[in-house]
Amino acid sequence: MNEILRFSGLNERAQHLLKVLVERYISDGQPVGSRALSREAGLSLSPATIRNVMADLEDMGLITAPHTSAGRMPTVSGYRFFIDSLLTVKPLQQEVIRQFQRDLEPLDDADEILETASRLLSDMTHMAGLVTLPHREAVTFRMIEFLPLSEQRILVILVTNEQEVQNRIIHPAKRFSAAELTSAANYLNAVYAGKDLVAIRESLVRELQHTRDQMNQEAIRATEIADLAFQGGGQRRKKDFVLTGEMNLLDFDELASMERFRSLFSAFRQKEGLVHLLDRCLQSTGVKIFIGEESGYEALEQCSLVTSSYAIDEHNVGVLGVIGPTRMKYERVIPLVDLTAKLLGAALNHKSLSPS
Amino acid sequence: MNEILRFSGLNERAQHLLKVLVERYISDGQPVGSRALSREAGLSLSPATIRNVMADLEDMGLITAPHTSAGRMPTVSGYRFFIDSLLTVKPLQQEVIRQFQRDLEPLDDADEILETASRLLSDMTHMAGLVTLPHREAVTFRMIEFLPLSEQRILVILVTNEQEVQNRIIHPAKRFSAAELTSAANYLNAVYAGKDLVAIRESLVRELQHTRDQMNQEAIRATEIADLAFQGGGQRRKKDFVLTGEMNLLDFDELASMERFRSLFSAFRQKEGLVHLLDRCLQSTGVKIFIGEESGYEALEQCSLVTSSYAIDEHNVGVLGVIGPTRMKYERVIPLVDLTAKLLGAALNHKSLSPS
DNA sequence: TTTGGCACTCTAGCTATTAGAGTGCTAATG
DNA sequence: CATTAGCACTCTAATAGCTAGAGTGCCAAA
Repeated sequence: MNEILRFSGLNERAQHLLKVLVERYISDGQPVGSRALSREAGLSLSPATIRNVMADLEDMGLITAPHTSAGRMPTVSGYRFFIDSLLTVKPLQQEVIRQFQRDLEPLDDADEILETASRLLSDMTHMAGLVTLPHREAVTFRMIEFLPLSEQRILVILVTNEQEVQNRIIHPAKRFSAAELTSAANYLNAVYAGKDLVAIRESLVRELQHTRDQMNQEAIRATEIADLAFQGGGQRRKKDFVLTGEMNLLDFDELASMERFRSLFSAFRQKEGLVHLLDRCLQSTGVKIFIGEESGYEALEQCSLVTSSYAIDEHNVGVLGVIGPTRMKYERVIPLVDLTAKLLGAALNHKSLSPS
Repeated sequence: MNEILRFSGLNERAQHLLKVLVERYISDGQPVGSRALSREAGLSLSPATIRNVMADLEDMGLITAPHTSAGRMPTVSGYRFFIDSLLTVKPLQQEVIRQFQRDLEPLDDADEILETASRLLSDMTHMAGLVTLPHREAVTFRMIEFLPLSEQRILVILVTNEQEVQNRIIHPAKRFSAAELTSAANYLNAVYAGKDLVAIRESLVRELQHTRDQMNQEAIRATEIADLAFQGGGQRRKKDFVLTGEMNLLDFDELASMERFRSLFSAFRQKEGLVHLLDRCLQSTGVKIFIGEESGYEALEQCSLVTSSYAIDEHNVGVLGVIGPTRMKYERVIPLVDLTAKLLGAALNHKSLSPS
């Protein structure tokens, strides 16, 4: 199971050669032959010797040749071992970090923050960036306001902890006077501040059905309208994640067959699978990587997914990451994803902790 | 200039043959030869005769052959003449119309309406749907509300005529009390209701600079905060149009070269050119079509653009349409675009005319 | 005016050939 | 015993040559 142990039989030299081979393949995209590796490795070994080592690596399933007379390229296991044990991550330049901060910190709106984080990822990596919306249980209620638009239509403004503002228009069956709306808002703001939306929703349903007769008139009216207001705002979501830079993927020729693109983009569109995959990262902290078929997701066959969860208030509430060709510069992508996750959490935290 | 006149020398038979040829080419995608055309046309003419006619059509620049021993395909002029003079538009089935109405009418939010219209277009045509946001001069102010989030941060809620709700958070330099905010909102709602955002913006700047000393304290404060509020909300736009179904274009093999896609999608991304092109349709009413290079837009070389403007309150305020391969079923696409434009206008109108 | 006939052209697809890259194996080497 | 040179072998990608078929243009006959 544990690759690091499983391949610990590999001696230094073989590991080093594997590392060089993977690096070379990542930068070239061509299978690497023994001659090239011998030149590149800086070990002054003849191609023949290299060939012996390569044969061993192939036996272990770390590299493979597309056909007899081609060089070798890493298998999924090869990438895995490379990433887990051989990779030396490049620290980011201070300037890049400052750039990210400059871009994320001044933003007020949660939507905008997520969007910007995703775009930073896709722009910096030239691949596709991905940020899931914060988990719904993590979204806590802060303030509600009702604005009558006409007699039948009321604009609901819902402010949540992470500075997101949701609008929706409701059509209550019964009339509500301006005074009633104000008092309902006051009531709700007092009772539910700080609770998460899912809990509020449940509580509303419960109250409407059961405890109704123990409540005063004001509370009943407030609950009625709140029921309408939270119905959509909390429940239905237009989208599950922000995806940017999909088109960057067009530039990688290993993905460049219409075939592959169609399935890739239809996967982006359908998104259930992707959401499920990302949710699996929500528990763990730190950068997590899925290589090719590891994701168990056919459409991502030639792709890798580098993810990290981000936290509000020290709770992981969402996942973000990058999708690109398996053959990507992990040593650069990993720290970028890591940084973005931290700064995104900070940006969202920052806002919700500001004096209120 | 006028193609209909220019090619009026064409006799009935030649026109009919052109029509059949274009139709056949649209459904097949293969150049059409004289033998096939002779079979298809139902005129019991021999291929040799057909060839003579085709030679004439070629001389007139209506059709062209990719090489000597291939059939002919329409040129841009050929498509133009076909669309302007030969096309018989299919009326839409009642069921389709009702479907569109069902999808568009229940929506409250302008953003959602535009999005849905675009998606209807792309889904029904299996091509890319496109809807520009309503022209800014057409967006009139209806109501503003200030909600203090913290001492430094105020949430601005801006409701416009077409039911769009804009949120933004401002950080005024000076403090505003809750009472001041309420009174400012009342003042602005009274003074500016019904004016368009651009005019309001100008008026605010003017007042701040010139007429300041003639205003009372309340108006000055209101103007100050409104200046902040309208600065972003009215001015900057995140996007200029809603684009859906781009990926549908992957299914057309005449567009299916990575080359072409890259340029096509980067055109979608950059959008200035596209916006300019669409703006040119804003004046005219009814369906307008750009075939291939007619758009004067390199990236759309193999594409056609079928557009129509949509109106709020009988003023054209935006443009919508479909982008797809030149070889598209115009007789179906045209009525769909037409219908969507009308229903979109109606949906937006409907809301803004509702009792307030 | 229409048509059959015919020579001509061009493409798409198939086959053959070849150069080059890379391999595995073996036997020689330090 | 690990390393290496040498060599036969394999496979691909690129090139050239060939052919069948589709379609044309033109001419002369109907």
